[in-house]
Amino acid sequence: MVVTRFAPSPTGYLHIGGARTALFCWLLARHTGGTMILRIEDTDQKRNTPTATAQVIEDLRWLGIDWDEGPQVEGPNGPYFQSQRLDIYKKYTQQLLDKGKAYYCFDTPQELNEMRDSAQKEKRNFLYPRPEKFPDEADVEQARAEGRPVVIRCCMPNEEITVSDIVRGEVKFGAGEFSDFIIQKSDGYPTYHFACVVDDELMKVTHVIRGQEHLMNTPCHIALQRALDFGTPNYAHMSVTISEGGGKLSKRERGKALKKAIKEKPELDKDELASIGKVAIDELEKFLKGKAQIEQENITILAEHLGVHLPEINIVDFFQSGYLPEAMVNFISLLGWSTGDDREIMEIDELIKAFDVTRFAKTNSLFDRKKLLSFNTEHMKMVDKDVLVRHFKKYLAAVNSPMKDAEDGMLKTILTINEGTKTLEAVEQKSRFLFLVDDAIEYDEKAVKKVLLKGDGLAMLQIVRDRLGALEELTEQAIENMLRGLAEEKEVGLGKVAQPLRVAICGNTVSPPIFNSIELLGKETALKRIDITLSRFRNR
RNA sequence: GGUCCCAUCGUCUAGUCAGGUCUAGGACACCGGGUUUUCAACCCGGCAACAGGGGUUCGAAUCCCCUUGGGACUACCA
Repeated sequence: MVVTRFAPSPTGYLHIGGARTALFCWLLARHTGGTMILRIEDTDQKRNTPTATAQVIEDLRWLGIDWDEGPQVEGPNGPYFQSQRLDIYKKYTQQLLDKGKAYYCFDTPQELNEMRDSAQKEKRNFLYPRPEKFPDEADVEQARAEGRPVVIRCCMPNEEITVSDIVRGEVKFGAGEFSDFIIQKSDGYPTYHFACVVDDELMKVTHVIRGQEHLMNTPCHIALQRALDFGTPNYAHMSVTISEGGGKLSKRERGKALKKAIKEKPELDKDELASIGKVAIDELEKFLKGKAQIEQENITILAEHLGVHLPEINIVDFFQSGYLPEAMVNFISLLGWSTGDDREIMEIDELIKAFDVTRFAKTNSLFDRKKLLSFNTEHMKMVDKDVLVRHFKKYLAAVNSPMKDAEDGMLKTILTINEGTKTLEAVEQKSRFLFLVDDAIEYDEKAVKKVLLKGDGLAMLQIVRDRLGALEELTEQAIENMLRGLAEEKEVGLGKVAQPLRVAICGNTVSPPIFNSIELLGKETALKRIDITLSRFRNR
């Protein structure tokens, strides 16, 4: 029976890397009919934020990743928040202490730093100097009384440790390479290494799938397992996904993009920017010089103000950019994994069926947004229409679109006539004119000049208006017949007839197919918009 | 600095473990053409890679060594 777990630390929204780890764990569990556990690793009191768990859960749910044990569903091996398992960890640290496999330390951060610095100077690996005699309870009391930090370290055995990894094979680590590491912090919380090992054992986890950044930690975990008489799960350390700029896919990317955009427009008033972005002017200057970071929120505000498209990093960013979870899941699954045949575009069931842990790639991969976009375009066509409507509604509400209160039937029609559009965002942008108040249409200058003012665009629009008004029923077919007939009659291309009409009803040259657009708009509105357009531009 | 991992088109990758069927396959991007009422979508075609050097072998993308390049870790963060 396979048991996998995704164990995020709640420090913010779920990012691509986390989603990838979660997805593969989930895929393995679902492929094998095993169990998927969600465990919240909230042992860092400083970094955890109260809302992060909820954010991560929401992102997972959006992606369609569910779990059999964990928050909200519970299960036999709970609690699933590490902060609620402190007594369990205490029991095992005590066990190690009793066996002489762990010991107390009282070093201050400064002392530790000095030791590290001198090791660095001598160009050797820092190994914590294990005392001849371990401190006893009395020493602990005394250290506490002196106000020194009290931590517990685990003894690393002086022997070679081999990690047997599904992705990388046997990886050997030499004896004496590892320092005695801390398993219990001075605040009484366990460190990641310790909590992780204990929980994986108690929760009967059989497969640990995680990023390769953890490969170096694994010998420590194995040492801990041996000291505690635990088993060793199967490990799969996946390659890392890096961003297009190189380096880790991280929030910093967003700052970089904003910085670049601002630098490209030297005419911008920095003081004004600072006030808009709600940052101090000197902070902004520092940020632009690359000497400091500013908060994500401020970055977002400034980017919106400048119309800069920030790279999406977190799963929510992709949601807000109109991506489909089906596409995200499909695309992420192909980051460092493949089916072995030429299949790429897959629905989730096919993915589950095809999943095979032994097919992970060893090389790091770059996150290619263009390919993601293409995947999204494909899934926009594939996803069941009703499901698509659901995604669309959620998206519209999140971005507070004027379309957000539209009926399902209407949304379905809009999605249908927009088939081939790359994202929900693009559908929204192309179709929102249908929901604006008639005189709220913003005319794109270029479109007006090119289509209405140049040549006889306005004259043509007048004719179209008259014929449209004469139609009894504005069906797609009737509109098409009328427009095509008109074009033929005037011996011009359909574009000459349709484009002025398009600009009149939506303000620019881009919209869903014109026949559908007019039908959806309705006769009254369509005529009204044409009239508004005519009177507005006739005398220019 | 130390330890560990990795190396095929611009990008994601198949092929590597069990060497020949690889004049290296697919996808995205890009370029050219077609279709077209706009933007897309769609159809056809094209460009494009085994990091370098040594071995082993009848034969190497595939096995071994070195070089180079990339990455991870080196916390009382996970």
